[in-house]
Amino acid sequence: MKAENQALQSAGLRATLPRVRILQMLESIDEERHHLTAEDLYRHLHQAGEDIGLSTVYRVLTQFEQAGLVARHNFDNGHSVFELSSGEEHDHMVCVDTNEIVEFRDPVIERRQHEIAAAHGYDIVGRALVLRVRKRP
Amino acid sequence: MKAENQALQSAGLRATLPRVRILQMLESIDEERHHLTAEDLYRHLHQAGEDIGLSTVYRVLTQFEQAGLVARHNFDNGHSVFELSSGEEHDHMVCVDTNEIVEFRDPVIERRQHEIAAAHGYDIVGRALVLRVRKRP
DNA sequence: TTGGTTGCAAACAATTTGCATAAAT
DNA sequence: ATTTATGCAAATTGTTTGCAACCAA
Repeated sequence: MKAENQALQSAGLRATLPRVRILQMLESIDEERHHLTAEDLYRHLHQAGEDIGLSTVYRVLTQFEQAGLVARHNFDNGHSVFELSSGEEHDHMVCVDTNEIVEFRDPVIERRQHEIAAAHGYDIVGRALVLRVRKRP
Repeated sequence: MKAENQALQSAGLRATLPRVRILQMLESIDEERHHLTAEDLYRHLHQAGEDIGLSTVYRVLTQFEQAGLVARHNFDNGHSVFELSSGEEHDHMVCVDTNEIVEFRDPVIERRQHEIAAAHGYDIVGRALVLRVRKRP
């Protein structure tokens, strides 16, 4: 309980009950199925008896994103998914059949990205590599 | 003019006037500022005196996408951008300041992507690599 | 106390859909 | 003549916002 308060404080956010509950929920779920949509999270919270408004979930997620606590991804579909940001940047593979998500990192790709950006006179601010994949037969 | 009809026919689409006009517009604009939003296209068409409904633009773009004539991209923002698909797949760099878009291809990255997917038992169906960049000082 | 925060409902933006009309085969 | 496509307006979806009540500092 204190840990979350701490995290929120140092992010410059008041440790309100909704924020703490959302952070806890993200942590408790993050192990298995990360990448929750706002509505997913809202549903989980309600199943857990927490009566938090959907708009609050959105607001808090946005604040967490700005604070660097969570990362927001826009895959092909119309809606955003959120995950606790674990320090290390990574990319994603999304199975078109099962919607399964695999995370990965590859230093070779990352180095090339920087080289390419530099060759055009740019610095990389953020990146998003999403591979749409299908289980091979 | 016949060329567009041809392209539509072989895509299994009737060569209707709105479809032909949209295809022509995409071609005529594609040289400079590709990556149009549906509304962009709609506006361009109206400026050119074509009275085509926005919903038709959306419908036709979706059909073109399914036919492989155009590619749809979902960058971070909420809306989709479309571009004539030029056979060769490529990735994008988007300047966070100017919204400028640079396209690029890199064989090294592509090879690694396939290796990584394969290592997880997947085949790549599609990919989207977007680098958010900023002009270096 | 006091200013940030919440919940609700209404507002929004991007995109889709129902349906009567119009156009292509 | 039949079938598919269009335009318009209304519906949906995902997300944001205004505001009075509320809670943390």
